[in-house]
Amino acid sequence: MPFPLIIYRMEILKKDINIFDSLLCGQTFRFKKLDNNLYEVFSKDEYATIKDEGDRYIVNTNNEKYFHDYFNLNVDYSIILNELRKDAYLKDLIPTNNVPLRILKQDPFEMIISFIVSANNNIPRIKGIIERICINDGKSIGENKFAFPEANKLAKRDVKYFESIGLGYRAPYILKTAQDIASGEFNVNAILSLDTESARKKLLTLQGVGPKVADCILLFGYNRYDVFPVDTWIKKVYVDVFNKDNKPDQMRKDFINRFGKYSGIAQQYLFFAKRGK
DNA sequence: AGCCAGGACAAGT
DNA sequence: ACTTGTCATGGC
Repeated sequence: MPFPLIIYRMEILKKDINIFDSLLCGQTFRFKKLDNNLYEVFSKDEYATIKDEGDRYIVNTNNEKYFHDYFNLNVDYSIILNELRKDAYLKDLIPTNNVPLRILKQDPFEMIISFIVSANNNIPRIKGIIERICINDGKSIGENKFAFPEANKLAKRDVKYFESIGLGYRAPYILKTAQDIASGEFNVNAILSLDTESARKKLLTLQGVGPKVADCILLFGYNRYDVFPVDTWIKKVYVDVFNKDNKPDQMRKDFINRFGKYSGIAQQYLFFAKRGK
């Protein structure tokens, strides 16, 4: 058989995570709403459907372990959220007793490519581009379902190809970064052992990765919570929170100084509240 | 029609 | 080190 027949049925309680909002808050682009109470989600070369059943979700997948990890269920959010609720501005945004947004645990390479695509771009278009990347170069993981491609697959393409799928001026960035990673010149796994500041510096050497994209990669791909991606929405939030304008890097420092080691999680609540669904 | 999007880059101070 | 202009595409 081409595809595994064994499908696991996981139950995840809503008190532990708001899965739909966690998908919608801009950290992943590979999901689709199939129905009011049914979503599908892709990550790396894995696939799952998530159904809302009242007080819980039913997750169907052939890789239970992967998605338990993906939804980050082993991290205790009650401690984190209690800490963040002490902040006067955040306390109104964070539900008092349940349903946390969680930072998903995603694949570093997938995050690097995805957030280069995201630069100066809008979410619906980002989703379309990433879908085309997967359809054209990802291995088949089911009927009309495709994995996120390996670096060496993307490295064999050329700039013209990436332009043809809508990447615009980002086309050479994607190619160069895929090639650097495929050749081993940039080691994605070496980031794991670095402290956050060193990791950030290293990521900034990649073409198409600037301060904001590096922070997204660190937060969503490496689960470093002590970063704070500053995008156009967060710039608006800054004015609300601090009652003044500022430069992006100063905003980042001010936010981290305020929210501490869980800044990245605070950022998700702020981003989601400002941008909406 | 025109502004904007989960900004980065290179050239010029 | 910091500022500015430019970048391709399409969603709204």
